[in-house]
Amino acid sequence: MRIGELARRTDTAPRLLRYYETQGLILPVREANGYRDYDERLVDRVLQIRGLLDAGLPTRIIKQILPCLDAPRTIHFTDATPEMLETLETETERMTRRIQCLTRNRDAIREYLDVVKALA
Amino acid sequence: MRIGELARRTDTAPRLLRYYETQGLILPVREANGYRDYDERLVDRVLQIRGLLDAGLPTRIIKQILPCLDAPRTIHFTDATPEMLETLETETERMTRRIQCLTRNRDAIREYLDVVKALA
DNA sequence: TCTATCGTTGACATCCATGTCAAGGTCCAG
DNA sequence: CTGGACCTTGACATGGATGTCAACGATAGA
Repeated sequence: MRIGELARRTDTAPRLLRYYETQGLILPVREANGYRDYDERLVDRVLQIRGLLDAGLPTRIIKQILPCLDAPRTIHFTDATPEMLETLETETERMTRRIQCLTRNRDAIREYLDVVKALA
Repeated sequence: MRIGELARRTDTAPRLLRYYETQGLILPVREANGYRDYDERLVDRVLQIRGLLDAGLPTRIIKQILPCLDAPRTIHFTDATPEMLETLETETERMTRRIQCLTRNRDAIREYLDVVKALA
């Protein structure tokens, strides 16, 4: 599909799809006329990227995370350098902390809202 | 305590503590000489702020979240306008989505790492 | 008292994700 | 073949969190 369709389906500005490409997050193939041609599976990938960006991860990290996601069974050993694995370990820990922080605060807000509602 | 100590204890640059203040996230009192004087409880608050920032929330939202956190029982009705409650509802939903996204991806990375380790 | 350390404000710079716009090429419907 | 919708690249702008620096005042220890 072309960039416009992907943009609609992922609710993401074409500008950003091109940006993600420069950051090495997605790599569309080109049509004969130079237009980008996106694989169907990139829809999910883009949504994943957006989710991670929204959760506070920088593209630099997302780029390292993605390869080990689209490989459910097909592990890419190519990139599995020790430093890389180290980075992933560190990153999962950060993500766990983020999850805890978000959960704690969300629950507190929920409780607050429930109390306020109960008094309404 | 003064800004330096708080900075050390929260691992946060003094510059940022002043920035958070301009954003209305913390409100230290002043000593006679103009130095900021931070309450002990601000240590936790700053850590909370940092966690939320790291999780992708903007200071604008954090500012609205904080009041209903330090009020376990003491609900602040002052700010509890309908729009405000609406914002909080929306925000908890976003946080839930963020949590799901982070959890899903973290688990996928974990699985990947486990497989790689098992083959090592 | 001198000096090092810490505090203050304010300005300017930087990084990153994003918006916007210009100048031009492609493609299709009328 | 023309007009409009879509694509290309590239440049420039913006907003938010953060770094850095300058000029100055406060504090405390030798």
